[in-house]
Amino acid sequence: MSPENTPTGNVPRVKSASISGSAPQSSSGPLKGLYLRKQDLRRGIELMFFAYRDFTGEADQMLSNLGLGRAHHRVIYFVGRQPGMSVSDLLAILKITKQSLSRVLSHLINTGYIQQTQGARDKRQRLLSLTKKGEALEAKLTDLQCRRFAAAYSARGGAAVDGFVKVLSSLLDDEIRADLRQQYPDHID
Amino acid sequence: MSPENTPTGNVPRVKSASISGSAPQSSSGPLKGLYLRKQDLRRGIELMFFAYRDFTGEADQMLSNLGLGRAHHRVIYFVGRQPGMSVSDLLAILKITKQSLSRVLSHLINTGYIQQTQGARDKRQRLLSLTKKGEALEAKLTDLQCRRFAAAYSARGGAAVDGFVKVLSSLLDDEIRADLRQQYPDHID
DNA sequence: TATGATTGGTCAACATAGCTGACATAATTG
DNA sequence: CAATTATGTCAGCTATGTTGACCAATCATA
Repeated sequence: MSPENTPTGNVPRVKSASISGSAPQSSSGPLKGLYLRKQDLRRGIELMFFAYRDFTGEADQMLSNLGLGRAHHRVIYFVGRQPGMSVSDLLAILKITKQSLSRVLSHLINTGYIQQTQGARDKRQRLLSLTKKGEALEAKLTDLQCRRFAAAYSARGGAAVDGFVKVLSSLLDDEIRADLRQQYPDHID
Repeated sequence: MSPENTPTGNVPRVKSASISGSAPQSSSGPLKGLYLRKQDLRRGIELMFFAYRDFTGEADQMLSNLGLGRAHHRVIYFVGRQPGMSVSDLLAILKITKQSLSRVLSHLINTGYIQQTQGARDKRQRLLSLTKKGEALEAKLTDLQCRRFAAAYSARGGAAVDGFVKVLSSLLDDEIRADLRQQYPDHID
């Protein structure tokens, strides 16, 4: 179904990393280069799975009480971060189809969380922004997730946060990493 | 719908972290305590979203070519990690309903990726393991994700990996963190 | 041994959130 | 004017989650 899908041929940005043993000696760090063993990589996989689930869990719960889902959250979050964005901006971020977004977005507009205004430069555009109601919900949801991050960050300290951001950035596909780098002025990269 | 769901009353393990400014001075680290600003926390949220999507993207693509989805992947992954596990073990890890698992598991058994054997101690149990075909697929999928991690880990070095693991661990709900700590002998915690 | 708990499977029905393909409208651009 | 772009919409499909009810086999124990 996809053109580039040989078993091992479509891995981006892999600089011929050895999967086990003989890791490049990093200047410091408690593991002293022993972090590329299969076991360590599996731990990373599992941490991503569990952490993502727990990270979204609380917000999911709050949303379901309002008859909303995670897809609605994403829209509210990104519109809140960048008010006045167009539908196509949002599509580019979420990478879902127009129809999938349309369903969710229409619902959020009908229930008064999001409002549209016609673009000034390009009158075809519907520029999206949060209503007061939408802002209130966004604040509650983002606060919930920020608290979790703040707790983790402050429990582990700045050096750990630095490593966290670096590794997560390197897990991204290239284009996404470039986008995020622009968003955050003092992004570590 | 859930008993404990006041707007700000259900946040686990938060040691009264200040959301902005006046961060605790970590001994070292390039950010020197400036990692609890709203902007930094939002970057964490967004990194999680994008990294998780990219992390699962390649495997999702390979799976869809086989008529399988991410739910099948999870089953194959965890059965591969712990062959001989019971259905209830798997349910406890995935935290989905028996019916959701049943649908996926039946499909994997019917298509020859997973086999069941009756439990020796408790004959009610169906102990799950991968067939040769299942092992081959698990290896391909896990290799794909391990390569991504190996690339990120080796690009950033052991100290960054250490921070990555620490922060992700602290993002987990408590019980999950305890489980994972047991799984990995030299888990940083 | 009889009772109750556990393990697992199954059926029906439903909701969410993704997808495709086709088509419509309005506005912009060349 | 023609082509492209931005957006919306309709119909239908799939994957993955949910609930609730119920059943069978097995185990543990009073």
